[in-house]
Parts: sequence; structure tokens; C-alpha cells
Amino acid sequence: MSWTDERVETLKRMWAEGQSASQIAKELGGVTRNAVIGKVHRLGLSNRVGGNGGREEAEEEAAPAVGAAPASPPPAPPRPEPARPAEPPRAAEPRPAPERPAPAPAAPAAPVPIRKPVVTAGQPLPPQPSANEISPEALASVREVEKRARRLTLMELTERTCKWPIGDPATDDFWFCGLPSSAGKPYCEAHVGVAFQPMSARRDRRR
DNA sequence: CCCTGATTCGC
DNA sequence: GCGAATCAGG
Repeated sequence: MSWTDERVETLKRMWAEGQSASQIAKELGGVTRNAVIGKVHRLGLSNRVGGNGGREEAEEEAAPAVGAAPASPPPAPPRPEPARPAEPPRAAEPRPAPERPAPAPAAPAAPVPIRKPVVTAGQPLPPQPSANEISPEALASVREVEKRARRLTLMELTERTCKWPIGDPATDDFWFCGLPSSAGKPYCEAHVGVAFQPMSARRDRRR
């Protein structure tokens, strides 16, 4: 596969959308995420500024002051470092405002400058499956599984981890199930059972 | 272990 | 120019 104009365009578009390199690679096909990243760099669109959805870490290397480093300094061949241009003329978009597919009725993201435990308990919990419309087996399965949940944080979730929220988001007592999700589904087997119910299963409960 | 992007360097 | 290997971090 080669970087045709079309493929490059797709790459640019998806990268601008904030898609990860691996997602782009998957979409394009025939390339790895490394290839995508390499291309991104060659195209000079590294810094994904703007509504940056992904986090980046930029660690600085401390310059070894003087003398030799005590433990195993590689020969360090001559590394001609071209002078950096003052500032790359990056188009600065104030806020791309990427469309979010998820309405996310979650807790209000209050501007909390404080890092203290803002444990505002007593908030209304997100809708939890009520026992009276779920099969006893599924319920039991869920309770069982939640004892073994991996208790993942938001950042630890992946495409193949169960994203079922457990606990109160307003407190520290909150995590995601994190067990292996069943193929293509957002939840593990147990939570799929309570998340997706055939209409027939929720027979008219009397009001 | 899953993931992320960054960098290097032989091709 | 390309991208696998490697690195570095979450």
C-alpha cells in the first residue's frame, strides 16, 4: 500500500478529528499505526492542538551538566541539531468543538480548581437497573461479577473492557467493571445481560 | 497487559 | 519517503 492522495486525505481528516493512529491505520488498512504516525510526522502535523482529546506527555531530559555520566553513557555520536525555527505557523483553531456522539448526562463538570476530594456525595445516582425488570439470573450474575470487577478507571477502559459503571461518580467509590467485554460489545457478558434486553423480557410492568 | 504518540534508522 | 523497532508514558 502506498500513500495515495486519497489515503493521505483520510489520514489528515481522521487525525484532525482526533482519531488515534491505530484507529486510522485500521480504517486505512494495509498499514500499521507506526506507519500512520510516521506519515503524520513527515507531513508535519504532529501537534494535534485544539480540542485535544488525547493526552500527551512531554518529558524533558535533564541535560547532563558537566563531566561524564557515571553509568554507561553511550558514545553519543555527533548529533547535528538544526536550529529550531521560532514557531511553526500552526493554524490555531480556538476550538474545533468536535462533535460528541455521547450526550453524556453525567455529573456537571464544575470548574474545580481544587484537587481535594470533592466528594459531593448524595448526588442522584445514574439510572441503575431496577431489579424488577431484570431476570433474576442476570441480576445474580451481575452481582457476582461486580465482586470480581477489575475496578478500572476511565483511562484504563479499552475496546475490549466492560464499560459498565459501578458506584457513585460523585465519590471515590466509582469505577468501571473492566472485565473482558464480549466480542464487539461494550460490556462483559453479565452486563450485556442487563444492558440489552429483548422487548419481550420487559413485559409490561404495571404502574 | 491494554493502550497512546515519538523517535530512530536501515531500507 | 517509508515504517518496524523501540522508546516512553498512561
